[in-house]
Amino acid sequence: MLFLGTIENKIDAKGRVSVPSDFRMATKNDDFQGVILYHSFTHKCIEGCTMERMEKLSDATDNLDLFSEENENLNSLIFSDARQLSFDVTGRIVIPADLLEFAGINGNALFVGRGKTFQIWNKDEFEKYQKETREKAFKNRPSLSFKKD
Amino acid sequence: MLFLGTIENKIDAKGRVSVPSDFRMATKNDDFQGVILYHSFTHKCIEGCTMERMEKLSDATDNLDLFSEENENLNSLIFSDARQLSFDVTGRIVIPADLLEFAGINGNALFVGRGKTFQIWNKDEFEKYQKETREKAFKNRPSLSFKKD
DNA sequence: CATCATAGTATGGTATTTTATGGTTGTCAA
DNA sequence: TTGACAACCATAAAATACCATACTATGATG
Repeated sequence: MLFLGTIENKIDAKGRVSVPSDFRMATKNDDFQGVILYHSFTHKCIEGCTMERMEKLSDATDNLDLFSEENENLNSLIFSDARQLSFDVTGRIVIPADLLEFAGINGNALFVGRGKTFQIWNKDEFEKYQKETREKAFKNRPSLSFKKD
Repeated sequence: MLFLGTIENKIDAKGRVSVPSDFRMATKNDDFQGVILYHSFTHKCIEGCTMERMEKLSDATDNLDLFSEENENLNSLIFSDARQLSFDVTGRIVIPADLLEFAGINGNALFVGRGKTFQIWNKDEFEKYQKETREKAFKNRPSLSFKKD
């Protein structure tokens, strides 16, 4: 199953936030009932995925030379930064404060589905980003706009 | 299985609408008993497909590369905008209000088959669109008829 | 041929469950 | 002892399951 859609949920005083029901469903066949969160490397947001995917990623890095620069980067940047957060009985997680700060999130968290992964944004930041992306997508794909001739 | 034909069904006060029986049959071999809806990027209508197709799309664009900007494209826009809606026992779905508004749909929904995907239109909008398309096709007719193969 | 029976479909209304959210208590460790 | 954190309890609103009815097409039967 995939992470689809965009849902905004409140973060309470203790940092608790409900993971959207559909997102939880996307992990229901996994061993680990929770999600993995880490800094995005390309945007001002938090990225997330399933434990299953993390394991796949780990398998992929196994193929690299142990001392290669790439492996060093992956290990230090991804695995050391990733946190596993399990759902409580009502489906909530507590997002670590440094991640919230990095993404500029305070009261509300915007969960954005991206298929195999998802992101958590400050709403204003996301809308800014999305606007840019839309423009880029249309520029790069003129074939989508009206095909005359 | 393909989405074929054009069927008009009523939307009730809660946004519920019967997905045409033939369309439901087109998903009967899938794991997920429902459809994925998202707003069209080219027309004033809702677009839909199966979860299976979404997963294929996800597999095609998923390269496990966390540093790539390449995923900032139309596909990611689709994933963040897509809603998974499962059929109830009588074969209905609830179309989210914002999608209905985007497509200008109020009381009735026109399901239009497009093979691997389908669209949901306001009937008037669709007829307008269809008229324009016919005129365009007629204008371009000479170039069409000279194209061999 | 007219009528009846049947099965699948569309549609409307109500009841139940799930979800998101807030608060309280208990526990362990610094 | 205090502060962090997990487990537990509560509730309103939203989503969904459930039930009932009407309609359609089709086929069987007298």
